[in-house]
Amino acid sequence: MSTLSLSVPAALTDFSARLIAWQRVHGRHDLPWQNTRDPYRIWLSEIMLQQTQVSTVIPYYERFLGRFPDVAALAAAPLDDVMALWAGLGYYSRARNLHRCAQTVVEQHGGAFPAPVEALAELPGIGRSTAAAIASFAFGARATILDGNVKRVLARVFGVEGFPGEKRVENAMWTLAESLLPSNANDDDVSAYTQGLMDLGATLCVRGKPDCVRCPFAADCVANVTGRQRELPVARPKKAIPTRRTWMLVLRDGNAVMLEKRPPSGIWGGLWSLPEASGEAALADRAQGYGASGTMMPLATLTHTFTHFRLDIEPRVVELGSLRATLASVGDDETVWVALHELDAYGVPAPVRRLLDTMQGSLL
DNA sequence: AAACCGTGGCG
DNA sequence: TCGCCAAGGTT
Repeated sequence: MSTLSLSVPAALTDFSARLIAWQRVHGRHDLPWQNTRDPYRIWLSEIMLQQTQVSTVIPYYERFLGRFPDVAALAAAPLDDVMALWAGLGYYSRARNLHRCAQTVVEQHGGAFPAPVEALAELPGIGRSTAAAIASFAFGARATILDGNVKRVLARVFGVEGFPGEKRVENAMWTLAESLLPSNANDDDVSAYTQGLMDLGATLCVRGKPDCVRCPFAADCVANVTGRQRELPVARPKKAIPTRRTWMLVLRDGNAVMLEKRPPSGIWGGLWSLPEASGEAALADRAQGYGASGTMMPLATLTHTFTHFRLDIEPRVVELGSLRATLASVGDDETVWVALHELDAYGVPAPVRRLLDTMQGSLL
């Protein structure tokens, strides 16, 4: 097997110093999770920011911190409450791991996050990059991140060929990133360096149209000098995504609908959603089983696109024909009736939430 | 190692 | 409209 080797040219031996200087003047300094060394706040932001843009995270972060001001409060909360606050943010394993991590910190670390990157990386939901981000921001550790921003910056500045999602390329980038860390840096320098990597990638070295004129590495950047900004980093190999179809039951009793809890793993794991079936007839059977007598009224098909497949949802509305009390036979922890105006208390998948919000609007 | 896991914004 | 992907981790 071949190993990809990347070297740092002489002109870029001051990479970290230049980046730190740039960050102090042109970087971001007022994001909600900055200007603190509280590992809890930093950790929470880093988890939310995994594969998620800053503007999307901010309102979730504020709400989350308001409800769970510290790791003890989060650890003591029911998972269901955490899922409800996370609903709409996506990648729900993050929320389940977040809750597990908080409990681990309380039970095994005395309520304080461990400082060493190796210890952080052992916690649920914290990988190598997130561990480095927390360790550098909260504890001034000399550890490098390698997120999408850094991969883009490195690919362009150093002319790294190959798709960064490929193991061989990613490994080379880890090694390169490690070699670029500032050698003699105090805590503030380390924070500025890590933040600088993120800021450069997020504000200047963006995917579409990078602002190379303002970049501190413009003169030495392989992509800029050779005009290959659009070709680096190498794009993910494209693959056709399949389409799946599902039928969802909107079982109504006046203003309320029935939700069922999804299994903890898989798509929308741990969220509350509408009962599903793989076809019209199968859904009708389920409706009857729940005591519905009327006919199922179709709503418009809604299409939801995930990263790796497309989902066509066929909603069918049916009124509950008998007393809700008869549901006691099928009702348990996995089934709940919720008024449409009280959905905030439940973690509901985004497209299902939109569907139910539309229904509530049409009832008013 | 590659697939799985959400959602929204943007060109 | 649609392809692309963002402060990745887990299996």
